[in-house]
Amino acid sequence: MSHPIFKELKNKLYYPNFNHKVTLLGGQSFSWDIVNIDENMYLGWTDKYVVVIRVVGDYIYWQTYPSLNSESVISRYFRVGVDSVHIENIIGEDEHVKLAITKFSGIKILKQPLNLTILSFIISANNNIKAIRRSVRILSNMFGDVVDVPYLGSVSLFPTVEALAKASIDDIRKAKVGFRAKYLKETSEILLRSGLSERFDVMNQEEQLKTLLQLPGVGNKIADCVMVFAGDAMDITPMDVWGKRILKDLYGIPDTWKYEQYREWIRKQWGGYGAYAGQYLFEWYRNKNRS
DNA sequence: TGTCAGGTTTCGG
DNA sequence: CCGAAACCTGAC
Repeated sequence: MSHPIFKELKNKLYYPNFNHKVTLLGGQSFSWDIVNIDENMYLGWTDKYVVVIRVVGDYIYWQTYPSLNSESVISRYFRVGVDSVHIENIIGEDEHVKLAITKFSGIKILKQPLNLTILSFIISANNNIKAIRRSVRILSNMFGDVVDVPYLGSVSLFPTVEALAKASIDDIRKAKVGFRAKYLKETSEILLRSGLSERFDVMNQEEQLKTLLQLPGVGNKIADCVMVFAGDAMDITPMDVWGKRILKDLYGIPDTWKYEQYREWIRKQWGGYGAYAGQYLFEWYRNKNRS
């Protein structure tokens, strides 16, 4: 079975040990959908590009649109060069994490565009994945630039901060974001004005945190999500209700700690790779309780 | 109908 | 500083 879109994916990336389903459709990104043509094919977007990938064995076949073959974009997004097997070995010294890894090996942490990540996680506040994904898609269709993709038709990118800063709160509300609408607009205005995304990667973690916490709709947990999923903070586990549940049930940590106490404990527990440990534990624990 | 979901802001002590 | 309450929305 072959489809003409396969030959569009001219580029090949060695990307072993990739749990694409959990990585692309789990809680770290809301930008991907499975393409019906093939269960290992996904369509997603960065800030300026639509990305189509197909996972075959240890390789990803990929293409970017409208600008083709944007290799640097892909390398950055998938963090080529990060040795996830090495990381799994280190955090696997923790027996709970080790068990989680046996079930869900190959979870990667993507490096998503800053503005898109901040705005997506503002939507995530007190919300669930299904609803977040829906809101993101409505916003894209309303305010995002449109890209034509061969065989797949028109795809809308996530809106730029410029577009959202210009939009009215009432219009943004149409994306079912509720009370978060004004945060999206205000934060977009600040991001547009400050140009934070140009400077973010050269700031240290302390500066990043301080800056993110000044954005409306961004508290500790969302700031941590941004530093992990858009920045390079491998040592942080964003602490939400599931995180507290896990730390309480598995490690006997009280659920009454201050956010800063969790940050400190995490840093010591997982050897600087709390971001990855968290991804495994979350996925494992949520599925465990489901069945 | 009430509760809850991968939080943040606002307000009262 | 610190603990509560309110907050859009849709699914049990």
